[in-house]
Amino acid sequence: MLKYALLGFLNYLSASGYDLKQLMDVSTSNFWHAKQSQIYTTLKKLEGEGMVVSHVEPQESRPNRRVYQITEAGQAHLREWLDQPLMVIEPRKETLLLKLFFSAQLDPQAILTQLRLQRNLHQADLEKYQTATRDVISQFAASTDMADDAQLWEAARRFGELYEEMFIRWLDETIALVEGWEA
Amino acid sequence: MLKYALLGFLNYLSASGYDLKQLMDVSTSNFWHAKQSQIYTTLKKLEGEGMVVSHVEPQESRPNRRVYQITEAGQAHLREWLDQPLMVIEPRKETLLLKLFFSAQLDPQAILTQLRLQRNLHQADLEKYQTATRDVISQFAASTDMADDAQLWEAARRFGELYEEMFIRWLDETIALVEGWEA
DNA sequence: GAATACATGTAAAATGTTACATGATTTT
DNA sequence: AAAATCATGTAACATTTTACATGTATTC
Repeated sequence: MLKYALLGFLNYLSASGYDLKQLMDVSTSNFWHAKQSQIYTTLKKLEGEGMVVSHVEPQESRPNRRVYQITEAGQAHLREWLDQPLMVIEPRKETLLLKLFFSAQLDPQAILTQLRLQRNLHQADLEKYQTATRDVISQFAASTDMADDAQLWEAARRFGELYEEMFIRWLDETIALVEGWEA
Repeated sequence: MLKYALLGFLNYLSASGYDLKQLMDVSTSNFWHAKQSQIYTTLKKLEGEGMVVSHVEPQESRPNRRVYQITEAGQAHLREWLDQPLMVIEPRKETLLLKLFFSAQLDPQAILTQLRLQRNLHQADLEKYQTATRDVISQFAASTDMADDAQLWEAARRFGELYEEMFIRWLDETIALVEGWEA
């Protein structure tokens, strides 16, 4: 799946593995992420499959950049994936839920500590979506004529916001439940 | 992480790999899942580490069952994991969002088809949490004295419900957005 | 002087998925 | 007669993470 993310970005612009990591961190990290090493290996694999081509750009006093460019085959491959509708719900993995599911034997205070810690983290994440991420997208929207793109990126940001609001609501409900056990 | 899920179940009862797969499918599938083959290999690995022991139960006219039992070391290992709070937010992967992010060049009708298809799937999932899953848990709660366990399982179910409500709300917002492009 | 950013990558390990294999019994 | 369930597992593959390796330039 990462390969489609990389092709998706390379369809807008040519970039190095390093650039692509930066791009993902500021844009898709809400719903897709990858480590630097996986990006490099996946790019190499994509080049072997003819989906991208690369050339080395020498730099003074910095390591050389290997810049990747999408090919026509790569564009067709991306397009095919985008056209084909997703017929399933992707199964989630939520470690916090797994822990909670088996935590009945724990001290209620220990459970509450964990839930409150997560609440802080999710609150910070929510605020990030509402401020920093929001600003990045609205600045982009104002500076280009890619109106449709910007609106879809805003929709993706909005997902992060709704998700965090939902998570915090669930944490508050669950914290209240466990607090009730102490009495 | 799967190993903790398996230890978590085996802490309640002894079970075969097959049993554990059934248990996960009806209880944790909302936030954790695994394939049969991975469960078998992980159980074997756990036995090698002394976390579980197994014995073969012969059956007539069915293949023998290999039943696993948690050891004291396994209980300690599980306990250690449960005690230690989760300090990060687990990064999500949502294929639908990734596709949408790169879909601006698509025909709006194609985007709408995909979003509406997903809406149907999420609606069905939501109803499952609100009826079938709900019933399983309330029956369990009524038939045992594990009140705390049942309440945490209900909290996990509730997460699934809230998640699907949120997802449907986001889909409705996004469908409305793309519908607006056609005019 | 230490840490971070820039920029690349390899190797090994862990995790997860798909396909294959077996064979009796029960349901459609 | 075909398909599904019960029950086990192996092998191959794909994906992802962690650790290692290098070296300059800038910022704290």
